[in-house]
Amino acid sequence: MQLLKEHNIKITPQRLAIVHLMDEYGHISVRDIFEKIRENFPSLSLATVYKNINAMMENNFINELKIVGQENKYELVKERHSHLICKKCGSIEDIYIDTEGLENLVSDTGGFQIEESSVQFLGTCKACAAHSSQ
Amino acid sequence: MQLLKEHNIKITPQRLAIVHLMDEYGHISVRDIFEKIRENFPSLSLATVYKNINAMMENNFINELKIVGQENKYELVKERHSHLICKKCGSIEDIYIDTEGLENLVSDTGGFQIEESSVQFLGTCKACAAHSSQ
DNA sequence: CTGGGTGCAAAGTATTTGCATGAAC
DNA sequence: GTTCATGCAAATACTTTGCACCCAG
Repeated sequence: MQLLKEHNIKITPQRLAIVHLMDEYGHISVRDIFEKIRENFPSLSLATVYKNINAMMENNFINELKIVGQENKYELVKERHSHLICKKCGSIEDIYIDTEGLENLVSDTGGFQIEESSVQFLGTCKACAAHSSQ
Repeated sequence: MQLLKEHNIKITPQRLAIVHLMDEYGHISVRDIFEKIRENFPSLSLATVYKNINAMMENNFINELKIVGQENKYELVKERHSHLICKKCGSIEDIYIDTEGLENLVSDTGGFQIEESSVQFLGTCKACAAHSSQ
């Protein structure tokens, strides 16, 4: 709520619901946002979800996460981090590792000026690894 | 052509054209593949492009690249590499840097088993930086 | 010859847009 | 009261599917 104000976004129940879901789930798709909010708020329209997500992205308030084999996910903007994505269960986990070394490597090489980076690790999460080794 | 055979994909003019375009452009979208091939081969259908791209992905012959703010792009599978993506002109450049250090960092942390990683750097390419500083 | 590929049209899914109404400030 | 958000329906974009026909091996 405070967050929305700070980003000059008018507060509506729909928007609060979206933000709360993102906070709760960390990473969530448009479809899931729509369905979950609808449970308690049946008048919500899909168009509203799309419009708000786009508005929030323009205000740099949320990020879009594109992941191979999954729907786009959205997350609240926070400190820089990378993602661990489980190919078995689809879970997405934030991980805070230092990617500066890599970025310096790139800067040293060519004339490319890095502004941001997207680092995703695909593999098997702890829980799925535990299951399959049984 | 040799490549297609090795991946057990039947050779057709449509497929050869797709592979040649990927080789020429490095990273290309479905729409661009369709339009460029159509110039010399007007009977090509979009459905064929989609079917072939899906078949080639299943055969691990090409990769899908999802990039924020761009259509999906496809590239021939080759050695592991990362991508430099220019936010100004949209260009995509391959870069060969060692990401093993990062992966080890992750492995040491939790129980996540990495199989592959996707590293994208977003920023300004050499050419665009040169323009804007004039 | 035979299986798989192609092109077309239709269906399915995802996303955007216009507009009248309604809510936020 | 004004501005902007919402919900609906329609439009657009993207992707897949079924099927008759055709070509590569």
